[in-house]
Formats: sequence, C-alpha cells, structure tokens
Amino acid sequence: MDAAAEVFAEHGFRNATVREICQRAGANVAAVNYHFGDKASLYAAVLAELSRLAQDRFPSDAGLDDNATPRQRLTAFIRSFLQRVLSEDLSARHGRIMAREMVEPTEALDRMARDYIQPQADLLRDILRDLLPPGTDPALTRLCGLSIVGQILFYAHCRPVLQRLQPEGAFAVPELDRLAEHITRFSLAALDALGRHNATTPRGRSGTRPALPR
Amino acid sequence: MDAAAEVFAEHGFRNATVREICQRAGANVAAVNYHFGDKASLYAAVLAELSRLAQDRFPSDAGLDDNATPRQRLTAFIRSFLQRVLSEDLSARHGRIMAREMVEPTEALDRMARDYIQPQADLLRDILRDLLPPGTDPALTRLCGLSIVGQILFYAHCRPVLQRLQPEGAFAVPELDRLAEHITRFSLAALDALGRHNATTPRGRSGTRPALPR
DNA sequence: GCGAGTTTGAAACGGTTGTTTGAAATGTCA
DNA sequence: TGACATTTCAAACAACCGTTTCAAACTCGC
Repeated sequence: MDAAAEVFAEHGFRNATVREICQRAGANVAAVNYHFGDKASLYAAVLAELSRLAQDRFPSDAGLDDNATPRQRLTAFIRSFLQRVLSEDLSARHGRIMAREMVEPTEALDRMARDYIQPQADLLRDILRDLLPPGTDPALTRLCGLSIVGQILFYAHCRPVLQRLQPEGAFAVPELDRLAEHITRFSLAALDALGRHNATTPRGRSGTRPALPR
Repeated sequence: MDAAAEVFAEHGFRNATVREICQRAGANVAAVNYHFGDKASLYAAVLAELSRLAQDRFPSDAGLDDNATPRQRLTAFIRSFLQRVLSEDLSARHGRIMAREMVEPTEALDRMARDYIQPQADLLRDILRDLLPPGTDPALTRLCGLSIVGQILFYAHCRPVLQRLQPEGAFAVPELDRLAEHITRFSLAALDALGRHNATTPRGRSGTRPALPR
C-alpha cells in the first residue's frame, strides 16, 4: 500500500500501473489482484488510509481549546488545511491524489466528497457563520468559504505552474508559515469589511454596498 | 483539430485516444500521424489555437479605456479571467485542458507558462502595484496576486467536487456575474485593509500589523 | 515432520494503445 | 486524358495494460 500510494500520487489512478507498484514494493504482479481483488479496490484502500492519516496528523482544530474565538478557529482551519495540502511527508501523497481526483474524478471521489470533504465544508461554514454578522446572507457566507478554500487549494493544484514562472523563484511556493499567515490575514480582512457593509442591510441585495468600479 | 480539442478536454492528453478523435472527426486513424506527425504535435497545435481563441475572445482589459483606475483594471481582470475559465462555449475546452495541464503537466506546459500564463501574471502584478501603497513589500504583492488567482482557478479545478457537496445545489457553481462580483469585492476589501496596515511601515516585517489570533 | 491452507512466481491471455504500411482513392495540372 | 503528387483507408505492428492461471514455495497446527 505504501508503494501504491507513491505511484498513485505520481501518476494518478488511470496512469499508474500495477506493474510499477509491484516492482517498487518488491512483489509479484499478481499480488495486487490476490490481496485487493483489483486495481480499483487497491486505490480505494490507499485513499481511505491516506485520508485517515492526513486527518489525524493535521486535525482542523489543532491546538484549540473549547472556548476559542471564531478568528482563532479560522486561523487553525487554514493552517491545518495548508499543512495537509503542502506538507512534504506522507500526506503530500494524499494532497496530490486528491488534487488529481478533483480535476479527473474516479468513482472514488463520491465517497471522498461525502466522508472527507463534506465535514470540512460544514466546519468552515460554521466558523464563518460565527465570524460574519448574524443575518448574513447564507449565499455570501458560502462564497466567502469558497474564496478561502480556493486560496489554499491553489497551491495544491498549481505548483507545477508556479515553478515555471519567472523571475527565478519569485513565484515559488512560499514556506508554509508565511503562506498560512498571509491567507489568514487576507481572508480576515475581507471578511471584516464584507461583514461591516452587510450588517447594515442583513437581507438587502446590494443597495448599500459600495458600487464596484465599472 | 476541433474534435481533438473536444476529446483532449474530456480526457486529458494521456487518456485521450487518437482513435476517438478520428472517429469523432469522421477521419481515419492514420490521419493524425499523416497531418500532424504524432499525437503530441496535434496536442500542441490544439493548445496553441485554443489559447489564441480564449485570449482574443476574453481579453484581460475588456472594456477599459486608457485612463482606467487600478480598481477598474482589477475588476476587468478578474471578470475576463473567470470568463475564460468558466464559459461554456469554445474556451471551456481551453479551461479544462489548462486545468489538467496544471495538475498533470506534459511538455506543453513549459511553453504555455512562458507564452500565456507569464504575461497574465505580469499584468496582475502591475495592477496590484498600482493598487497597493508605494513601498509595499513585493512579496506581499505577489501573495495577494496568488490569493486572487486562487479564488478564480478554484472553480476551474474543483467543479466536480462542488457538484457532489450537500446540501442540494447549495454549493453549486454560482453564475459567473455573481461570482465575479464577489471575488472582486472580497479581494478589494482585503487589499484595502492590507494596504492600510502596510503603508505605515513600508519596509517593516510585521511589527505594527495586528497580531494573528493564536 | 507432515499435510492442509495460504501466499508467491513466471508466464500467458485478451484488449487497447500510438504508430506504420502499402494499396486504393482523390486531386492537380499539362 | 494521362502523369504525378496528395490524401484516405483497412489492416497490421509492437508495446503495454489489468487480469488470470497454475505450479512452486511457504506457513503453521498437529
């Protein structure tokens, strides 16, 4: 399974070959079918195991006590999410596999969305509900959540592009601490401002919002 | 080439088959090798053509006159970027192919990064330089650019996931107009706040920034 | 130490891939 | 029309894929 995780992370489900997996594991080609039934079941087993590892290595509420403020909870959420996505050790394979799965879904994505992604989405929604003024349009809350997740997943999806951009290293992936700090600051600043404008007209569409430049 | 663009967008370079391309084009299997040399050259030709189409259908300065403000230029940049990525017509194929290329690069990505992505990155950097106070740390400018691009590309990369999230449709992809407006508002709010805090200590690291919650 | 149950191994199978081949069809121009 | 170049076509090729087969090797309770 360790070898399989490596190969799946490198090539994706479809392009990974059981021959390479078995070779890297020092096993025979028939081993996969004997122990797991087929390639797809091995993939499912690897994915489940990696999700479990990533989840309890970087829990979303890392270092929070019971009465943490919403701001603290968002900070922890962003940081642990980034760690799961960017960390170079075991869970890096989880991040790479998930990134591929999002762009090119297999049947495994349905279960991942339900068991792994949905709870994260619910958690973020709850944090944002506490962070934004009461009565905030749920659609706005949702959009803010997507803006935050987007900033994070960007580094999971686009690393190959960042590495190719000039000038040398200027667009390289920043170190994780610096990155988590920036995304948190950027997002909190936006949430504060959007919350302020929205609090005055909890149900209004955009009447009192500052007009966008045209 | 039209059939090829379709099939490449659906399955990616590696998983697309010349047989399906030729069948969809009503041509013989040998046609690809006869007219383009090999599968990779056809892919390169398709990618170049789609980039050209997307670029002059949704130029980054759509509807701007010469003395547009930085805020207007950012608004136009975000909107046209989103259109290139999400629009359902021709350029949808370009968006899907680019998304795949970012997660699973082929040799074609090197040229795309240089000729297509780099100019966009330079443009966004210039806009942000005008938008943030003079003396802003270039690293911060860069991070803000990545935050903005991340929010946009998220919808290109994660649509399959969004469609699978409960509750029904609540996390579906919002319509483009609403989305462009949100990302612009979210980003401008963050830029304004970060600019304010940073302007007081143009070169300082984080001394006077509001402390993050722990 | 032995025999039933489990695991491994080399080889092969059927299927799909990108590419090549060489003949047939089509187009071009005197 | 007749010659020549260009394009299409069905068929085949070699390589690789996931999976199966079945004999050999191993494990472990007795």
